[in-house]
Amino acid sequence: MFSKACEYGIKASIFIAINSYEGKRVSPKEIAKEINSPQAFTAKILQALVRHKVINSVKGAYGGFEVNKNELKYIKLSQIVKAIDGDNIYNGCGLGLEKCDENHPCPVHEKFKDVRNELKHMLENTSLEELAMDIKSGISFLKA
Amino acid sequence: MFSKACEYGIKASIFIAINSYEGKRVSPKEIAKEINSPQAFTAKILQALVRHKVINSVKGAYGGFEVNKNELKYIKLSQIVKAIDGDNIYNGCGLGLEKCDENHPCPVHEKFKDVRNELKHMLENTSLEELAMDIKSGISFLKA
DNA sequence: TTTATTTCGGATATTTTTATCCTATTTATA
DNA sequence: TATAAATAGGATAAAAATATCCGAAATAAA
Ligand code: FES
Ligand code: FES
Repeated sequence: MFSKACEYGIKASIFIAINSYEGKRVSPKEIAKEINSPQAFTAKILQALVRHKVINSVKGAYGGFEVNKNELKYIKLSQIVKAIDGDNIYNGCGLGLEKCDENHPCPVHEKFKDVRNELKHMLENTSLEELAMDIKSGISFLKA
Repeated sequence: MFSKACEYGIKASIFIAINSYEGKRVSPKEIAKEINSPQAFTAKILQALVRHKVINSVKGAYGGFEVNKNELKYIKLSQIVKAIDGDNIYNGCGLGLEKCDENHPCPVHEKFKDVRNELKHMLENTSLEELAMDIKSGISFLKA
Protein backbone atom coordinates (compact mmCIF):
# COMPACT_ATOMS: atom_id res chain seq x y z
CA MET A 1 0.00 0.00 0.00
CA PHE A 2 2.48 2.61 1.20
CA SER A 3 6.21 2.50 0.41
CA LYS A 4 8.65 1.61 3.16
CA ALA A 5 9.80 5.23 3.07
CA CYS A 6 6.25 6.37 3.72
CA GLU A 7 5.70 3.89 6.53
CA TYR A 8 8.87 5.13 8.20
CA GLY A 9 7.85 8.71 7.58
CA ILE A 10 4.48 8.27 9.25
CA LYS A 11 5.88 6.46 12.26
CA ALA A 12 8.74 8.95 12.60
CA SER A 13 6.32 11.88 12.47
CA ILE A 14 4.24 10.35 15.24
CA PHE A 15 7.29 9.86 17.44
CA ILE A 16 8.42 13.41 16.77
CA ALA A 17 4.93 14.62 17.63
CA ILE A 18 4.94 12.86 20.99
CA ASN A 19 8.25 14.44 21.89
CA SER A 20 7.37 17.88 20.61
CA TYR A 21 4.38 17.73 22.89
CA GLU A 22 6.86 17.64 25.72
CA GLY A 23 9.11 20.26 24.19
CA LYS A 24 11.80 17.79 23.21
CA ARG A 25 13.62 17.50 19.90
CA VAL A 26 14.67 14.07 18.66
CA SER A 27 17.47 12.76 16.45
CA PRO A 28 17.33 10.27 13.57
CA LYS A 29 19.11 7.86 15.88
CA GLU A 30 16.42 8.00 18.55
CA ILE A 31 13.69 7.88 15.93
CA ALA A 32 15.13 4.88 14.10
CA LYS A 33 15.47 3.00 17.36
CA GLU A 34 11.91 3.77 18.36
CA ILE A 35 10.28 2.86 15.07
CA ASN A 36 12.67 0.05 14.17
CA SER A 37 13.95 1.51 10.91
CA PRO A 38 17.36 1.99 9.24
CA GLN A 39 18.79 5.18 10.65
CA ALA A 40 20.42 6.82 7.62
CA PHE A 41 17.48 6.03 5.39
CA THR A 42 15.12 7.43 7.98
CA ALA A 43 17.22 10.61 8.10
CA LYS A 44 16.74 11.04 4.36
CA ILE A 45 12.99 10.73 4.74
CA LEU A 46 13.02 13.29 7.53
CA GLN A 47 14.84 15.68 5.22
CA ALA A 48 12.07 15.28 2.68
CA LEU A 49 9.42 15.97 5.32
CA VAL A 50 11.32 19.09 6.34
CA ARG A 51 11.53 20.26 2.72
CA HIS A 52 7.78 19.79 2.45
CA LYS A 53 7.36 21.71 5.72
CA VAL A 54 5.55 18.84 7.41
CA ILE A 55 8.05 18.84 10.25
CA ASN A 56 10.77 21.25 11.31
CA SER A 57 14.46 20.71 11.93
CA VAL A 58 17.00 22.59 13.99
CA LYS A 59 20.66 22.15 13.09
CA GLY A 60 23.61 22.17 15.43
CA ALA A 61 24.04 21.28 19.05
CA TYR A 62 20.78 20.72 20.92
CA GLY A 63 19.06 20.56 17.59
CA GLY A 64 16.86 17.82 16.18
CA PHE A 65 13.46 17.29 14.64
CA GLU A 66 10.28 18.79 16.00
CA VAL A 67 6.79 19.91 15.04
CA ASN A 68 4.96 22.96 16.22
CA LYS A 69 2.87 21.72 19.14
CA ASN A 70 -0.02 23.97 18.17
CA GLU A 71 -0.10 22.65 14.63
CA LEU A 72 -0.27 19.00 15.59
CA LYS A 73 -4.00 18.78 15.12
CA TYR A 74 -3.79 20.35 11.68
CA ILE A 75 -1.09 18.07 10.31
CA LYS A 76 -2.86 15.28 8.47
CA LEU A 77 -1.62 11.89 7.29
CA SER A 78 -2.32 12.96 3.73
CA GLN A 79 0.43 15.61 3.96
CA ILE A 80 3.00 13.03 5.01
CA VAL A 81 1.95 10.52 2.36
CA LYS A 82 1.88 13.16 -0.34
CA ALA A 83 5.33 14.44 0.62
CA ILE A 84 6.89 10.99 0.33
CA ASP A 85 4.81 8.84 -2.05
CA GLY A 86 2.95 11.54 -3.89
CA ASP A 87 -0.83 11.58 -4.19
CA ASN A 88 -1.19 8.83 -6.76
CA ILE A 89 -2.35 6.36 -4.16
CA TYR A 90 -5.47 8.34 -3.36
CA ASN A 91 -5.97 10.22 -6.61
CA GLY A 92 -4.56 7.99 -9.35
CA CYS A 93 -6.08 5.17 -11.40
CA GLY A 94 -6.09 1.78 -9.71
CA LEU A 95 -4.94 0.06 -12.88
CA GLY A 96 -2.26 2.58 -13.77
CA LEU A 97 -3.98 4.47 -16.59
CA GLU A 98 -2.41 7.89 -17.03
CA LYS A 99 -5.10 9.49 -14.97
CA CYS A 100 -8.36 8.47 -13.40
CA ASP A 101 -10.99 9.86 -15.72
CA GLU A 102 -14.74 9.41 -15.31
CA ASN A 103 -15.08 9.78 -19.06
CA HIS A 104 -12.50 7.14 -19.85
CA PRO A 105 -12.65 4.76 -16.90
CA CYS A 106 -10.54 1.65 -16.45
CA PRO A 107 -12.32 -1.65 -15.74
CA VAL A 108 -12.20 -1.26 -11.97
CA HIS A 109 -12.94 2.46 -11.85
CA GLU A 110 -16.47 2.30 -10.45
CA LYS A 111 -15.51 -0.27 -7.86
CA PHE A 112 -12.15 1.22 -6.99
CA LYS A 113 -13.07 4.84 -6.60
CA ASP A 114 -15.08 4.21 -3.45
CA VAL A 115 -12.18 2.44 -1.78
CA ARG A 116 -9.78 5.13 -2.89
CA ASN A 117 -12.06 7.90 -1.70
CA GLU A 118 -12.43 6.26 1.68
CA LEU A 119 -8.64 6.05 1.89
CA LYS A 120 -8.37 9.68 0.87
CA HIS A 121 -10.96 10.73 3.41
CA MET A 122 -9.19 8.77 6.10
CA LEU A 123 -5.80 10.29 5.29
CA GLU A 124 -7.17 13.82 5.09
CA ASN A 125 -9.05 13.56 8.35
CA THR A 126 -6.54 11.80 10.54
CA SER A 127 -4.25 14.16 12.43
CA LEU A 128 -0.83 13.55 13.83
CA GLU A 129 -2.21 14.63 17.19
CA GLU A 130 -4.72 11.83 17.56
CA LEU A 131 -2.23 9.22 16.40
CA ALA A 132 0.34 10.50 18.87
CA MET A 133 -2.21 10.45 21.70
CA ASP A 134 -2.93 6.76 21.16
CA ILE A 135 0.76 5.93 21.35
CA LYS A 136 1.19 7.96 24.52
CA SER A 137 -1.72 6.24 26.19
CA GLY A 138 -0.47 2.81 25.20
CA ILE A 139 -3.39 2.05 22.91
CA SER A 140 -1.22 1.60 19.83
CA PHE A 141 2.41 0.77 19.07
CA LEU A 142 5.17 1.97 16.74
CA LYS A 143 6.93 -1.34 16.37
CA ALA A 144 6.30 -5.06 16.66
CA MET B 1 -1.52 0.53 -4.60
CA PHE B 2 -0.97 -2.50 -6.85
CA SER B 3 2.37 -3.37 -8.44
CA LYS B 4 2.83 -2.88 -12.17
CA ALA B 5 2.87 -6.66 -12.49
CA CYS B 6 -0.50 -6.84 -10.80
CA GLU B 7 -2.00 -4.08 -12.92
CA TYR B 8 -0.87 -5.92 -16.05
CA GLY B 9 -2.18 -9.19 -14.64
CA ILE B 10 -5.64 -7.78 -14.02
CA LYS B 11 -5.90 -6.13 -17.42
CA ALA B 12 -4.53 -9.21 -19.18
CA SER B 13 -7.03 -11.44 -17.40
CA ILE B 14 -9.88 -9.23 -18.50
CA PHE B 15 -8.75 -9.33 -22.11
CA ILE B 16 -8.36 -13.09 -21.97
CA ALA B 17 -11.83 -13.33 -20.49
CA ILE B 18 -13.39 -11.35 -23.31
CA ASN B 19 -11.78 -13.61 -25.88
CA SER B 20 -12.54 -16.82 -24.05
CA TYR B 21 -16.14 -15.74 -24.10
CA GLU B 22 -15.92 -16.02 -27.87
CA GLY B 23 -13.92 -19.24 -27.76
CA LYS B 24 -10.65 -17.57 -28.76
CA ARG B 25 -7.24 -18.05 -27.22
CA VAL B 26 -4.86 -15.11 -27.12
CA SER B 27 -1.07 -14.72 -27.13
CA PRO B 28 1.14 -12.52 -24.95
CA LYS B 29 1.74 -10.43 -28.05
CA GLU B 30 -1.94 -9.68 -28.57
CA ILE B 31 -2.45 -9.11 -24.87
CA ALA B 32 0.48 -6.73 -24.49
CA LYS B 33 -0.73 -4.73 -27.45
CA GLU B 34 -4.24 -4.51 -26.08
CA ILE B 35 -3.31 -3.50 -22.56
CA ASN B 36 -0.25 -1.45 -23.49
CA SER B 37 2.31 -3.45 -21.53
CA PRO B 38 5.80 -4.89 -22.16
CA GLN B 39 5.27 -8.21 -23.90
CA ALA B 40 7.90 -10.45 -22.30
CA PHE B 41 7.17 -9.15 -18.84
CA THR B 42 3.48 -9.71 -19.40
CA ALA B 43 4.22 -13.28 -20.48
CA LYS B 44 5.97 -13.90 -17.17
CA ILE B 45 2.94 -12.64 -15.27
CA LEU B 46 0.67 -14.88 -17.33
CA GLN B 47 2.84 -17.83 -16.37
CA ALA B 48 2.34 -16.97 -12.71
CA LEU B 49 -1.42 -16.77 -13.19
CA VAL B 50 -1.35 -20.17 -14.89
CA ARG B 51 0.67 -21.67 -12.02
CA HIS B 52 -1.93 -20.32 -9.62
CA LYS B 53 -4.66 -21.78 -11.83
CA VAL B 54 -6.34 -18.42 -12.32
CA ILE B 55 -6.12 -18.79 -16.09
CA ASN B 56 -5.26 -21.69 -18.37
CA SER B 57 -2.66 -22.02 -21.09
CA VAL B 58 -2.39 -24.28 -24.11
CA LYS B 59 1.03 -24.83 -25.61
CA GLY B 60 1.90 -25.32 -29.23
CA ALA B 61 0.33 -24.22 -32.45
CA TYR B 62 -3.14 -22.77 -32.07
CA GLY B 63 -2.45 -22.49 -28.36
CA GLY B 64 -2.62 -19.46 -26.16
CA PHE B 65 -4.19 -18.26 -22.94
CA GLU B 66 -7.81 -18.81 -22.02
CA VAL B 67 -10.17 -19.11 -19.10
CA ASN B 68 -13.02 -21.52 -18.68
CA LYS B 69 -16.05 -19.57 -19.88
CA ASN B 70 -18.25 -21.10 -17.21
CA GLU B 71 -15.87 -20.11 -14.42
CA LEU B 72 -15.68 -16.46 -15.39
CA LYS B 73 -18.21 -15.36 -12.82
CA TYR B 74 -16.39 -17.21 -10.06
CA ILE B 75 -12.94 -15.79 -10.76
CA LYS B 76 -12.51 -12.81 -8.46
CA LEU B 77 -10.04 -9.95 -8.54
CA SER B 78 -8.70 -11.11 -5.19
CA GLN B 79 -7.39 -14.32 -6.78
CA ILE B 80 -5.41 -12.38 -9.36
CA VAL B 81 -4.03 -9.92 -6.82
CA LYS B 82 -3.12 -12.68 -4.41
CA ALA B 83 -1.37 -14.69 -7.12
CA ILE B 84 0.84 -11.76 -8.11
CA ASP B 85 1.20 -9.37 -5.15
CA GLY B 86 0.21 -11.68 -2.33
CA ASP B 87 -2.49 -10.82 0.17
CA ASN B 88 -0.55 -8.28 2.20
CA ILE B 89 -2.39 -5.40 0.62
CA TYR B 90 -5.74 -6.47 2.02
CA ASN B 91 -4.62 -8.44 5.06
CA GLY B 92 -1.35 -6.85 6.22
CA CYS B 93 -0.61 -3.92 8.51
CA GLY B 94 -0.79 -0.50 6.89
CA LEU B 95 2.41 0.61 8.58
CA GLY B 96 4.38 -2.56 7.92
CA LEU B 97 4.27 -4.19 11.35
CA GLU B 98 4.89 -7.92 11.06
CA LYS B 99 1.20 -8.62 11.16
CA CYS B 100 -1.99 -6.70 11.75
CA ASP B 101 -2.95 -7.59 15.29
CA GLU B 102 -5.96 -6.21 17.16
CA ASN B 103 -4.07 -6.78 20.39
CA HIS B 104 -0.97 -4.93 19.26
CA PRO B 105 -2.26 -2.36 16.78
CA CYS B 106 -0.15 0.16 14.92
CA PRO B 107 -1.13 3.85 15.13
CA VAL B 108 -3.38 3.74 12.07
CA HIS B 109 -4.93 0.34 12.72
CA GLU B 110 -8.42 1.49 13.70
CA LYS B 111 -8.60 3.95 10.83
CA PHE B 112 -6.91 1.75 8.27
CA LYS B 113 -8.74 -1.49 8.80
CA ASP B 114 -12.00 -0.10 7.45
CA VAL B 115 -10.35 1.01 4.22
CA ARG B 116 -8.51 -2.27 3.90
CA ASN B 117 -11.65 -4.28 4.55
CA GLU B 118 -13.53 -2.32 1.94
CA LEU B 119 -10.73 -3.04 -0.50
CA LYS B 120 -10.81 -6.70 0.44
CA HIS B 121 -14.56 -6.86 0.05
CA MET B 122 -14.33 -5.17 -3.33
CA LEU B 123 -11.64 -7.54 -4.58
CA GLU B 124 -13.44 -10.63 -3.32
CA ASN B 125 -16.75 -9.63 -4.82
CA THR B 126 -15.70 -8.37 -8.20
CA SER B 127 -15.65 -11.05 -10.89
CA LEU B 128 -13.72 -11.19 -14.10
CA GLU B 129 -17.04 -11.62 -15.87
CA GLU B 130 -18.50 -8.27 -14.90
CA LEU B 131 -15.25 -6.45 -15.67
CA ALA B 132 -15.07 -8.12 -19.08
CA MET B 133 -18.69 -7.21 -19.82
CA ASP B 134 -18.02 -3.52 -19.25
CA ILE B 135 -15.11 -3.60 -21.66
CA LYS B 136 -17.16 -5.40 -24.29
CA SER B 137 -19.95 -2.88 -24.04
CA GLY B 138 -17.55 0.04 -24.26
CA ILE B 139 -18.25 1.29 -20.76
CA SER B 140 -14.65 0.93 -19.64
CA PHE B 141 -11.20 0.78 -21.24
CA LEU B 142 -8.00 -1.25 -20.93
CA LYS B 143 -5.63 1.50 -21.97
CA ALA B 144 -5.38 5.24 -22.17
C1' DT C 1 7.44 -37.41 -39.17
C1' DT C 2 8.54 -32.85 -40.08
C1' DT C 3 7.47 -28.16 -39.58
C1' DA C 4 5.55 -24.12 -37.74
C1' DT C 5 3.71 -22.18 -33.75
C1' DT C 6 3.33 -21.27 -29.12
C1' DT C 7 4.10 -21.43 -24.00
C1' DC C 8 7.80 -22.35 -20.41
C1' DG C 9 11.71 -21.21 -17.94
C1' DG C 10 16.38 -19.74 -17.15
C1' DA C 11 19.71 -16.04 -17.73
C1' DT C 12 20.53 -11.39 -17.97
C1' DA C 13 19.80 -6.32 -18.06
C1' DT C 14 17.75 -2.05 -16.46
C1' DT C 15 15.39 0.86 -13.30
C1' DT C 16 13.59 1.99 -8.91
C1' DT C 17 13.57 1.49 -4.09
C1' DT C 18 15.89 0.81 -0.05
C1' DA C 19 19.99 1.41 2.58
C1' DT C 20 24.75 2.99 3.98
C1' DC C 21 28.70 6.06 4.38
C1' DC C 22 31.21 10.18 4.53
C1' DT C 23 31.88 15.13 4.48
C1' DA C 24 30.01 19.87 4.74
C1' DT C 25 27.38 23.09 7.16
C1' DT C 26 25.09 24.96 11.04
C1' DT C 27 24.67 26.24 15.85
C1' DA C 28 24.77 26.28 21.07
C1' DT C 29 27.89 26.45 24.55
C1' DA C 30 32.32 26.48 26.91
C1' DT D 1 36.77 31.85 19.06
C1' DA D 2 37.11 26.98 19.44
C1' DT D 3 34.68 22.84 20.12
C1' DA D 4 31.23 19.52 20.10
C1' DA D 5 26.83 18.14 18.42
C1' DA D 6 23.55 17.95 15.10
C1' DT D 7 21.17 18.14 10.36
C1' DA D 8 22.07 18.47 5.10
C1' DG D 9 23.36 16.39 1.18
C1' DG D 10 26.23 13.94 -2.19
C1' DA D 11 28.20 9.48 -3.48
C1' DT D 12 27.71 4.63 -3.33
C1' DA D 13 25.91 0.08 -2.49
C1' DA D 14 22.49 -3.52 -2.16
C1' DA D 15 18.08 -5.37 -3.00
C1' DA D 16 13.79 -5.62 -5.34
C1' DA D 17 10.89 -4.66 -9.21
C1' DT D 18 10.54 -4.22 -13.94
C1' DA D 19 11.93 -5.64 -18.43
C1' DT D 20 14.34 -8.27 -22.25
C1' DC D 21 16.32 -12.26 -24.63
C1' DC D 22 16.90 -16.87 -26.02
C1' DG D 23 16.64 -21.78 -26.20
C1' DA D 24 13.75 -25.86 -24.59
C1' DA D 25 9.49 -28.24 -24.63
C1' DA D 26 4.95 -29.07 -26.30
C1' DT D 27 1.49 -29.44 -29.84
C1' DA D 28 -1.41 -29.04 -34.04
C1' DA D 29 -1.33 -29.46 -38.78
C1' DA D 30 0.83 -30.41 -43.15
S1 FES E 1 -9.84 5.19 -14.33
FE1 FES E 1 -8.96 3.62 -13.20
S2 FES E 1 -9.64 4.11 -11.22
FE2 FES E 1 -10.60 5.66 -12.35
S1 FES F 1 -1.77 -3.27 13.09
FE1 FES F 1 -1.38 -1.88 11.51
S2 FES F 1 -3.20 -2.01 10.38
FE2 FES F 1 -3.63 -3.37 12.00
